[in-house]
Amino acid sequence: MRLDKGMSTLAEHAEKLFIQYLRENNLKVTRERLALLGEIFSTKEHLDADDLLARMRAHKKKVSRATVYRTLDLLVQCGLVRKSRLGQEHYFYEKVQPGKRHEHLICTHCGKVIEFWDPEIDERQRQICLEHGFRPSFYSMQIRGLCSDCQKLEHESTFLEAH
Amino acid sequence: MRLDKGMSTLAEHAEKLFIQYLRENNLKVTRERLALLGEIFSTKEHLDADDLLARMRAHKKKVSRATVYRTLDLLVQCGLVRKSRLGQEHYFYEKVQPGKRHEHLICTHCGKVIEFWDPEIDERQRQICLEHGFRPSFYSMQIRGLCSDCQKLEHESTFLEAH
DNA sequence: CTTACTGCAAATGTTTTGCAATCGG
DNA sequence: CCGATTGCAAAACATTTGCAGTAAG
Repeated sequence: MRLDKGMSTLAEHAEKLFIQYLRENNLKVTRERLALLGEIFSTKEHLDADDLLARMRAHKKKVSRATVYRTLDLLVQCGLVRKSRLGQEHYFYEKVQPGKRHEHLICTHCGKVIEFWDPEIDERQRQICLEHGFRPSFYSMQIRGLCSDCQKLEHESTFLEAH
Repeated sequence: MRLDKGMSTLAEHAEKLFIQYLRENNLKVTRERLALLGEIFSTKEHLDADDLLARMRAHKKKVSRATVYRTLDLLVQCGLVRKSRLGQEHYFYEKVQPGKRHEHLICTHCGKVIEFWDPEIDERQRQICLEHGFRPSFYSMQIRGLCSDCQKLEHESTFLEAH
């Protein structure tokens, strides 16, 4: 009996899809590509290219930074990974879990990321696209502001120092 | 009788707010800062730092690139300008027009940007923030996909060449 | 065998920064 | 006058690319 069944099958399924995608596009199934996919799917979320590289190294899987970027691109293209901006800095990547779409509330003070999803918003987005004859392929929504913890600190000295 | 009354007063109002913001923060009201604000408010929208610099030069207002960035930062901080990513490339800035909030549909093929706004989504966003005790200060929502024109071209040769 | 892939280092493009000269209040 | 701001050129940064060697099918 496997305790990690859910996670394993998600990762395995992703790998199947990725290999299929590669074959369909005359691309090669390489050790590096599979290892990168595996790393992304064995992690919670919100990795940037650097995090991913660090994790690969920690797990003794050698890849170059260039390959990380090239592979992330492929994974985004085939829909297995989502690319987004959380801070205003660089890109973050997270695995796509079918049926687990979510958007982000981002605290501008402590960097905390809260995930949410709302069926009504989803429905309105669809509707708006229809009205404009627009065929959506990627939704992204972020709300920046102060999380509840940081609101409490707002009038303390430490808060101001951080700015 | 002024035909441009609406636009002028918006720009004038923005300038008033900016000056107030600068004074409150012990910052100086410089020619460069006012000229940059003026340029942004005399333009439709979606400028990147480079566009702005080019426009300044075209209008014989000399500013350095560094000052452009520094000033845009101030304008974002005081809420007069909004910073966002439209393509996946660099940042775009647009003036904030009170009561004219909007979000973007972005065509990944031709780059066209369609603006929209939906009161229901707005309401749900507010509600979600409340539920999380989150105090929002900045909303951003983008939907990427194919605009109606590009969907028509989808099976033509020119479409594939672009990729 | 052929074509695609990898790693490296160099290149890119945008944004930021240190510093001396200058300007605003 | 003093402290903030400017412009410049250099630095920083994430990401991309050219190329020669290597691996997949």
